[in-house]
Amino acid sequence: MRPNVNAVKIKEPRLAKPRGRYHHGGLREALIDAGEDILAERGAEGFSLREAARRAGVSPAAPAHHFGDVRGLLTAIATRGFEELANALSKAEQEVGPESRLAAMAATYVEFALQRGALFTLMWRRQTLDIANPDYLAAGRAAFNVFERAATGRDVRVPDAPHTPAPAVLAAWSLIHGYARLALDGAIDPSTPGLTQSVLALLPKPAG
Amino acid sequence: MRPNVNAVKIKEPRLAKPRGRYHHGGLREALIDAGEDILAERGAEGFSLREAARRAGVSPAAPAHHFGDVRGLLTAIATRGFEELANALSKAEQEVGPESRLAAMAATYVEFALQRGALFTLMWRRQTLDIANPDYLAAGRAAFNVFERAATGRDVRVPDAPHTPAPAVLAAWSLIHGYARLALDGAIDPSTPGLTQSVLALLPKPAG
DNA sequence: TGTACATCAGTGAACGCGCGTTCACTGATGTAC
DNA sequence: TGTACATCAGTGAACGCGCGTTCACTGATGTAC
Repeated sequence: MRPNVNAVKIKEPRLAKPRGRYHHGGLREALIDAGEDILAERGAEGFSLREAARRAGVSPAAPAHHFGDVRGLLTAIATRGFEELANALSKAEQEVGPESRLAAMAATYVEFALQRGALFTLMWRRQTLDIANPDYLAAGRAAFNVFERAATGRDVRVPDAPHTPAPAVLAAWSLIHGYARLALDGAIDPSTPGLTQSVLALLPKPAG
Repeated sequence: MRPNVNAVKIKEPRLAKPRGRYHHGGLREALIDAGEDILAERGAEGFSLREAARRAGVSPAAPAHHFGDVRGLLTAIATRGFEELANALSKAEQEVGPESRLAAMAATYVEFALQRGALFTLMWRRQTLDIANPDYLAAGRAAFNVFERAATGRDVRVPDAPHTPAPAVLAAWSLIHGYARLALDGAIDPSTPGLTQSVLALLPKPAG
C-alpha cells in the first residue's frame, strides 16, 4: 500500500505508465510508490527491481536510468520512509503542548513502525542500502532531529553539524525503537490493552 | 566464526566431513556451525543452504535429511543463537550480586548483539524462520526468562506457562534491545566512551 | 557369531526459477540557430 | 517559426548466476534371528 497516512506527495501518483506513451513522465516517483506497495504486500524479503518495474508498467531496464541499480532504488525508498516518519513526528509535535511532546513522539514512532513494518525494517537495513547516500543520511538525521527537539524541548542543533545527543535522548529513542522492533518481531503483543501506554510511560525524561 | 564465547558445545565441532567417509557423523551440528560462520562472514543476507553444505563438505541435498528445507536450518541456527544468549545471560547473572543483576544483563545482552550481529539479526527475522517450531519458541522464552528473573529479582514463572511480563520488564528489555539494534544499524556509535554505560544507567527499574 | 535385510544418511546430476544487469536500439523532447 | 540535432528516457531480448529442491541411486549401519 502506498502511504495513506501523512502522505508527502502532492499529486496522485501515477503508478503505471499511461497507455501508448513512450515516456512515463513520473517514473522515479512511480517506482518508489511501487516499491512501497511491494514492501507492504510481500515484506522486505519480497522486494525485487523487476517487480517494481512491472508495477510501474515499464521494462526491467528502465529503473537504471533513475537509480543506477537496485541498491539505489531501495535507498530512495528508505529515504522517503524517513521523510514520512519525520513528517509524522512533526505533525504530532505540533498537535500537543510541550509537556506531552515526548509521549506524542513515542506513540507516533511506534505507530509508524507497526503500520509500515516492512518499510520501517528496510529503512534500517544498512546492508541493502547505500548508506553513504547524502539524501538518505539527511532524511535520517532530520527524523532524529525532530525527535530530539521534542524530547529536549529546545532546538539545540546547528543544521547539519554533527553533534552528540544526550544519553537520555538516546535512551528514550532506544526504548521506543526497541519496543517497536520487538512488537514487529512478534516478541511483544502491542494489542494487549494498555501495554503500549504503560511501557512508553516509563520513558527516560531528558532534561528540558 | 563459530561461538567463541559461552560455547554450548562439548566436543570440538567437525566442520568438514572426514575424508573418505560416507557418513558424516555429526552433520546436523556441522551445518549449524557452518551457518553461524557464514552469518559472521557475510551477514544475514549472505547465507545460503548450498554454502553451508559446501562448508560441511557435503552435497547440497544432504541438509534436507536433517532440516527439511532452508527454513529448517535457519530456524535451528536461530534456536542455537537464543540458547547461547540465554547461557551468556545466566553466566552474567551468577557473577554479580542481586542489586547489579539488571545492569549485568543489559551489558551482556548488548555485547552479545554487537559481537554476533548477523546471528542476532537472524534470531529475530520471523519471515525467514519457522516461528512455530517448538525448540525455537522454547529457546526464545528461556532467554527472556533469564532476563526477567534477573530484572525482577524473583522467579515468577511456572515453566512453559504463558504469562504477561510487567511493563517495567518490557520497557527495560525494549531499551536494551533498541540500543543494540540502533548500534548495529549504525545510528549510534557504541564505541563512544561512556555512552553505553550512561544509556544503560537509565534503565527502568522493575520492582524487586 | 554370522548373515539377511531394512533403514538411514549420504551422492551428484539435473531442473526450473526469478533475479539484476547488459546491450544495441529507438522514440520523444527540447534547445540552438 | 521551422528545422537540425543532441540528449534523454525508454524498449525488449538475452545473459549468466546461484539458488533451493527433486530424483533415482548407493554406501553404511544396525538389528533380528
